[in-house]
Formats: sequence, C-alpha cells, structure tokens
Amino acid sequence: MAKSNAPITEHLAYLLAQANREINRQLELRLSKEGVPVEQWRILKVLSDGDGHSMGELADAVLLNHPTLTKMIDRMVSDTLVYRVQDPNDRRKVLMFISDRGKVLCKRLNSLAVDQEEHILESYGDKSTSELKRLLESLIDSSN
Amino acid sequence: MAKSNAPITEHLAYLLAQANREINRQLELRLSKEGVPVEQWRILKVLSDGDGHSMGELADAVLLNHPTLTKMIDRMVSDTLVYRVQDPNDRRKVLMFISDRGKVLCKRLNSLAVDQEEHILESYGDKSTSELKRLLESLIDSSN
DNA sequence: CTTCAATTGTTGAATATTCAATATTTTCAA
DNA sequence: TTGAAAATATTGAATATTCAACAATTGAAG
Repeated sequence: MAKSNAPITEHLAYLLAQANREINRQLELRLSKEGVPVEQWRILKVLSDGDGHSMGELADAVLLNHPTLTKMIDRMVSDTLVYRVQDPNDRRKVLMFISDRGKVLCKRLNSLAVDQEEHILESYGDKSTSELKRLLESLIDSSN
Repeated sequence: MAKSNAPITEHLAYLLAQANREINRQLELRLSKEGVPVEQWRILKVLSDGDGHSMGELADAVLLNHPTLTKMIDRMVSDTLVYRVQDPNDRRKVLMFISDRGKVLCKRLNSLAVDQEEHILESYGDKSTSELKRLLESLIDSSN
C-alpha cells in the first residue's frame, strides 16, 4: 500500500516529471544550435514519412493540444518547413506535409538528437536504457 | 549505435515526455477535485516538513523556474496556504512555510495522489512500478 | 431528403510562462 | 574597510498556452 506521507521524490508522477524535465532540457540545448524547439523537431520527424497527417493525428503524435499545434504550425508554414493541404476525402481535415526545406532541417536535427541518445547510452548504460524504454512503453500501454 | 531514422517513438526523450504527459494528466484530473494544480500540491508537500524552504530550494524541488514559482506562491499566499518569512541569517532569502490551512489541504491532496499511485500499481503491476522508479532515479542521478 | 449531432480545425480572450532587467544582500579580495 | 562580483528573489514586457466559442463539414437517424 502506498503511504500518503511518502516524500514527493518517491511518487512515480514526480520521478517522471523530473526525468522528463532533465532529458528534455538537454535535448533542447542541442536543438537550440539550429534554433528549433523540441516540439518542432517532433513535428518534422512525424511528417518526414512523406505522408499527409491531419492536425488531430499530429497533435496526438507530438503531444500538443490542438490550438497550440495550430499556432506552431502557423510559424512553421511561415518558415516554409511544412505546408497545409485540404483533405479531398474529408474537407473538415487539413493534411500537413513536410517541405524539402523541412526535410533538410530534419536531417540535421535528427543527428543532434542521436548525439544526445548516444550521450545517454554512454553515461547511463545500454542495458538500463533499453530496459527503461521497455518499461515506459508498457506503462503508456497500460494507461489506455 | 542509435539510428537517426528511427521513429520518434523509439527516442527516450519522447517516451519520457509521453509517459509524463499521461500520468500527469491523470493526477491533474484527481487533484482538480480540490481545484489545485499539480505544482501547488508539490509545493505543499515539500513544505509539509514544517521547515522553512528558500525560493531557490523550492524551485528546484518542485521543478519550476524561479519567476513562475514566485507568481504561483503569490497566489498561494493570497489563499493563505503558505506564507513568506525573511531569512534572518541571509536577508536575500525568503523562507516559505506551510500554514495550518495548507496542511489540511495537503492531507486531502496526498490521499488523492495515493489513490492514483494505487491505481497505477493495479494496472501496471507492483514489480514494474518499483523497477521503473529505480531506473528513473538512476537516470536522474547519471544526468548530473 | 432533412435535420441535428458529432467531428475537425481555428480564433480571440484570458491566463500562464519566460526572458531580461532590477533591487537587495552577502561574499570576498584588495 | 571598501568596492566589485555573486547570490537571491521579484518585476514587467514579451511570448506562449489554454479555454471556450465558433465555423465548416460530415454522419446518421428519422
């Protein structure tokens, strides 16, 4: 049974927030070399399969609320990293695509992100990393 | 070696963000019963040892930037959940204390938070939960 | 068919967060 | 002891996020 007087550092919610904050901060630092926020990297990465993704789909995938995504996409359209196309099959929907410029940027960002993953692998270890990933995936699964 | 074309769902940074978002959303939902944001629960919990904590210390502990914490504390002071005392030993510092009202509220919040932990234990399992906590702690350690 | 509910995306106002600058106090070296 | 640098917290302006309302389209029941 969980104790209600346990220090906050023993709560799973807190540990997740703390770990996320730290890892995200590191990634942010690397991506800032290209002046791109983490969320934009996520967007480019999801779109880099070349398919069209609706805003709703994209919002889920990149962990952003709809209005926040809309405004971020507005900026990225201005920067010609992505573009909107009305879905011909369902005209309520907007399909997002990555541009050539977006693809080029995404490649550079991917390599910065991989740098970080490798840095984590070094200091944290191969075994721990893959075990942690496995557990996180299963936690996410069990929460739906 | 990490692959730069790996889907975003294989990045540790992404899995952490996703898990954190989901668990935090659930906790938020429970705490909303008392109309309190997660960060305020963290603050009350840290202060509930009865000691005075400086703003800097508190900001670290509750994972908030200094200006954000200052403004949140302003609200909590208005609600008489906490109060400020100038540190007599170092007058640059402000020591934060929890009020009696804050303590009462904190108890109710703790039990909501424990509800959630127990819900996670049920659906995710005892073993996985403690193993995940262990790995998260060690990741955080290795990142400093 | 028509109408009403549901889905999808955007907007504007309200709210919250962040960045840079500031004020105060302490530390420490000259 | 003095003066410059560091540490601490707050403020205000700029930015970002969220909430609720909206517009457009589709789906589906009558």
